Amino acid sequence: MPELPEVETIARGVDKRVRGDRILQAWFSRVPQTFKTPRQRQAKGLSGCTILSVHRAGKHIVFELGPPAAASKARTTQPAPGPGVSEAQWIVHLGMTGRLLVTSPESPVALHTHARLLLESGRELRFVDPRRFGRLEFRDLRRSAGFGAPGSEPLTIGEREFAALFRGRRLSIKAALLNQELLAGVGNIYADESLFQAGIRPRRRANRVKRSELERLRLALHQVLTTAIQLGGSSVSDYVGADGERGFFQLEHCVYQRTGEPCRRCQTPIRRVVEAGRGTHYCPKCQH
DNA sequence: CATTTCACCTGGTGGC
DNA sequence: TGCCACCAGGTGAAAT
Repeated sequence: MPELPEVETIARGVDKRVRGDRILQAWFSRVPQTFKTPRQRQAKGLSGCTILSVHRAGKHIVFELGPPAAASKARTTQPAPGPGVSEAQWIVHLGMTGRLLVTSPESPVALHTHARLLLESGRELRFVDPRRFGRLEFRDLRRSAGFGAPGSEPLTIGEREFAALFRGRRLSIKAALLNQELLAGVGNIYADESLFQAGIRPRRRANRVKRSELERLRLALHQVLTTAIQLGGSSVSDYVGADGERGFFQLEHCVYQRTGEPCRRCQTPIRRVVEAGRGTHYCPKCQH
């Protein structure tokens, strides 16, 4: 599911439901590649912790955790604590098919469930991931630094910094947008949609895109991502939110998965090519 | 070093 | 209905 707008939607939904709750116990599957931190260490680190807050960084969902001893006090004495006092973090990357669900402990456990966190409130947080591209990581902030996505956040980056990302790069502008070390959070849908809005062909070399075009791209990204967040992201097959609610931005797609259909602006059939190993969609007349 | 390709997985879809 | 090829919102390791 998950690009920036979907991850933002999920992080907000999970935050609303579990902020201030306490993790009583943690269960993990035995699929080893799911765990960037060994599963036993995650289980030990998580149990007893208070969830101070949940937020997005790039395509990652970050749980800020308070120490086990501080315990349930946080839940009743509002306002809920902020991230400042966090002692550890639980970091979830959804990969292609990962989902975070808040359910009752009794509800049937879906196939490919890799994590179950039993919460003091009586709810359960679950991580389900059929394709196993998702990753779970635990960080003890007393021992290591806090998590920060490597690339810049596309919603807050300024004009100069944005242009500098592409300077001297000979890869395609599409590949550059997908590179998480440059921009954190842009994936295949929003790369294609923002390039359409900016009128730029996905296969152009990044260093050949003019400064004015790059600025159009920055603004297009901002606009597309902001609108998508407002609509709860894109639900392409099945989806999303902590209760399984769907997003609606797929109705706004201009090019993504519209191969052969008429361009919304000029009626020319949308073209599909493979670029950077990904299906890439554009209008041959509107994009240059 | 920068850039490109491919393996990693399961599941859904559409053609025959 | 079954079988098969192809496609999928991501990424990091290997190859070029």
